[in-house]
Amino acid sequence: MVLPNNSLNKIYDSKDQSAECGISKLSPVAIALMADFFKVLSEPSRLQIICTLRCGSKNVSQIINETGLGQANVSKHLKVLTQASIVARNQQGINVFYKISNPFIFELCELVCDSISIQIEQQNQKLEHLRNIQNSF
Amino acid sequence: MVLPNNSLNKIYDSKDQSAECGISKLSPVAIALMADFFKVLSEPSRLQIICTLRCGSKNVSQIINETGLGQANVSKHLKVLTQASIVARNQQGINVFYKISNPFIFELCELVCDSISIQIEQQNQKLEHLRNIQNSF
DNA sequence: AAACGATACTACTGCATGGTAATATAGTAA
DNA sequence: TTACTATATTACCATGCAGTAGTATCGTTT
Repeated sequence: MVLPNNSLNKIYDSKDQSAECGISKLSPVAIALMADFFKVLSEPSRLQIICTLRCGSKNVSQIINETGLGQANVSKHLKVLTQASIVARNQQGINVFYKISNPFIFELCELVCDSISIQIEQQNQKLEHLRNIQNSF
Repeated sequence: MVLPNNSLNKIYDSKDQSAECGISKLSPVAIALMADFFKVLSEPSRLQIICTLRCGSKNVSQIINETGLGQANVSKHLKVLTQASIVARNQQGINVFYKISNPFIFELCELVCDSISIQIEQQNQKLEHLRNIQNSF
């Protein structure tokens, strides 16, 4: 699949009847690509592998040891991550090293992490507020 | 599940044997929460709904019309998005309006979109390079 | 060449979930 | 109340995929 332009932001849905607000809809293709990308990150095992690679290259055996996952399982996840261009493969003799090919992933994860933290904090504040109301009776 | 602190970044895995690089691993809980969050965004239909809400509140019927999805389907996805605190529900008489409760989502999607665009562009450049090499024979 | 170790692949199972039809619920109007 | 519209829920089916055991492949060492 080859896309014509260098920015998905510029790929609009041609039959966009609802552009009342000036912002155009993303094309179905762009949405599918984004969903695929998020799907790769929606698996705890894969996030674990990514975390393992946060400080540089590791070979498969190291990843297996640090994550506690099965060998076949790690191999499969590494294939998914490689195909998504999130990690890069580098064979050296008998070992295969993997590393994060796009540090953008870390930035992204940090943003999501912060957002979740804030959300949890807000929920805790609400709970505490309710608790205070209860105690005042 | 109540987390003790206001930042998941600070929740480390206590049995982290591999902190050779100074950065500690995220706890399994934090990883699971992130995976859940990404999973919500890994469905084209849900991204479509989010896109639909990019310029404000819409009721369910409007969302159904703009996305072309089935009614039960939209209702189910809206429930998932609401539980993830990505959209907020607001009933007004016979209608129920939904809106994005955290604009952070748009920022996130934009980042991912850009990243995918760059990736596709790089792939195209490689293809063109290969084509040039072929043509020179 | 033979044995070994590291990684990849295949086939399979079980579970999760997206889509849908049918039904239920709830607000509104006559 | 009755009828109607909007939304939610339930039950079901089909698909996708994570995990795993077994096997294949490939580089290395002897």
